[in-house]
Amino acid sequence: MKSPKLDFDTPLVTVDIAIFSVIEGALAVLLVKRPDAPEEPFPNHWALPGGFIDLDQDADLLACARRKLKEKTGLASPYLEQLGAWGGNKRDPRGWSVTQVYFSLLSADGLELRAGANAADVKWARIEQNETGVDDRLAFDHKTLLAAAVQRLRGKVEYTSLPAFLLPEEFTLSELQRVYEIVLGRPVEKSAFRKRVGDAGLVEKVPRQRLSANRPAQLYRLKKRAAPIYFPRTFSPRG
Amino acid sequence: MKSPKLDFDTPLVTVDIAIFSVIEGALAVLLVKRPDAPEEPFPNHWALPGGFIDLDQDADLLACARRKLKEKTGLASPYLEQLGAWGGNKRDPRGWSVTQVYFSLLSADGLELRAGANAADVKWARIEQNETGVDDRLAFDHKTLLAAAVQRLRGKVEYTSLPAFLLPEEFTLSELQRVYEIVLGRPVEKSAFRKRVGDAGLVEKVPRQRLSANRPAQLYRLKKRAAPIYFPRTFSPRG
DNA sequence: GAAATAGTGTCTGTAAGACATTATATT
DNA sequence: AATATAATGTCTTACAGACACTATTTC
Repeated sequence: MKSPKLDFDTPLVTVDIAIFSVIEGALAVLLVKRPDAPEEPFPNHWALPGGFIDLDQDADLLACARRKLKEKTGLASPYLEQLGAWGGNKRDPRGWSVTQVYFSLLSADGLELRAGANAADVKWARIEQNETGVDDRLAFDHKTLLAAAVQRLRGKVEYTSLPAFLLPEEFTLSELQRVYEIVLGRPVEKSAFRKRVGDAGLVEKVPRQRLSANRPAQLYRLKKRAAPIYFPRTFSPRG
Repeated sequence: MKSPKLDFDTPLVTVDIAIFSVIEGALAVLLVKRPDAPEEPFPNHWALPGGFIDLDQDADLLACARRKLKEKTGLASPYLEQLGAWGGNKRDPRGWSVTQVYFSLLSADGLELRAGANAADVKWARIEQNETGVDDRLAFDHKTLLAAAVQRLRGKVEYTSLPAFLLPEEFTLSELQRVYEIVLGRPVEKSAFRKRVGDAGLVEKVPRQRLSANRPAQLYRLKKRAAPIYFPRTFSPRG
């Protein structure tokens, strides 16, 4: 990896994505299985989806992350945010490497996972409420990357509208509250929750209701699908 | 930059740092002048200090940032935080490049700036209260990087103890309040400020006073120099 | 004692937590 | 009518903002 012009080595550069959703009432992250080939690092280990930047195809880092996201989920524009970078001489046996980590939130409703060219398998792995990781042993330093992503998500949930991106386009306030509770790992008081969501101007009614064996619930959607909303205070309960 | 093992190109990788301090009552950022040599990109332009990773010398990204910080300021451990990464095929005329941007806060008291090997000159550039940048035209996309760093700093000041890292080790509460006002660009109410700082357990008294032509002020220092403190609410004034 | 800044106290407004109450559908 | 969940109302608590007031030094 020596540069002919610059006469010094540059590290390997990858982009990895922590893709979160809510599956069967729990927070889950998308994992891909690394190839079986013995010349590959961490063969057969589960890992966050990602890989090298394609200097011809990717105009910038975000485009690279979007491409990888689309390869795995088929979705073009779920919520996508840069988390941070991890780089050093120890994290990849092939040498000094840097990975740009993104995290994405999406609704798994009707989603078909796709195995990529370099991934034999794909799955959703559950993240328990008091944990920051999954049961599987992950490749590289992906345990660290995932823990950072989970912490960022849990932290921002306290004061932003991020969990709304884990739901399909239309949802009831009870469903939204439930997602907050799943991500936070603790119950949220209904009245306070609704006041907050209402005051923040986060959602708007759609002229439909969710029917069930009891009183039907009003359906809502996000006013702006693009940007998260910041609340003036956190959800922190009384000490 | 083709990898012999992996058979594809990797981008150039740099680390840049936005080093902030308070100089003459205003927020300021440290800039270095790029070399005069015509083969260099942006000759003679001011830029954020930074440069390529030294794969032999730097164990990881943070170590690389610390090395560059020490080269310019002589300081070993001021506040240093990862801001984000910018990468693409347009930002450097030499090709696809990624820069890892850090930001640092330090007290300029008694600091001697040092010109680095690749920088003919060093200076503090003032950032006006309603601006996110400096008067000089900066090299590469450093205007964008600097604006992001300033916004992150201003944003976090609303709910963290970050400005304390812009002061020398011992300071009075009035001095601390003044730094908050400089970074926020608006006055802060004294009583509320002191209650907040007190409740957060941010500082502790040292047995000394700052003497002047009036009532002397109690000197304080941070309880923990390492980590910033998060306040439960922001400083936002009433709307 | 005048000046100047340090430091404290009190009142108010806003938003969240706790908890009770009302509303509206199905079976 | 019973049941289940949706939606709202009221009371309390915590903390920030506004502003007045007291304290302690130098000149």
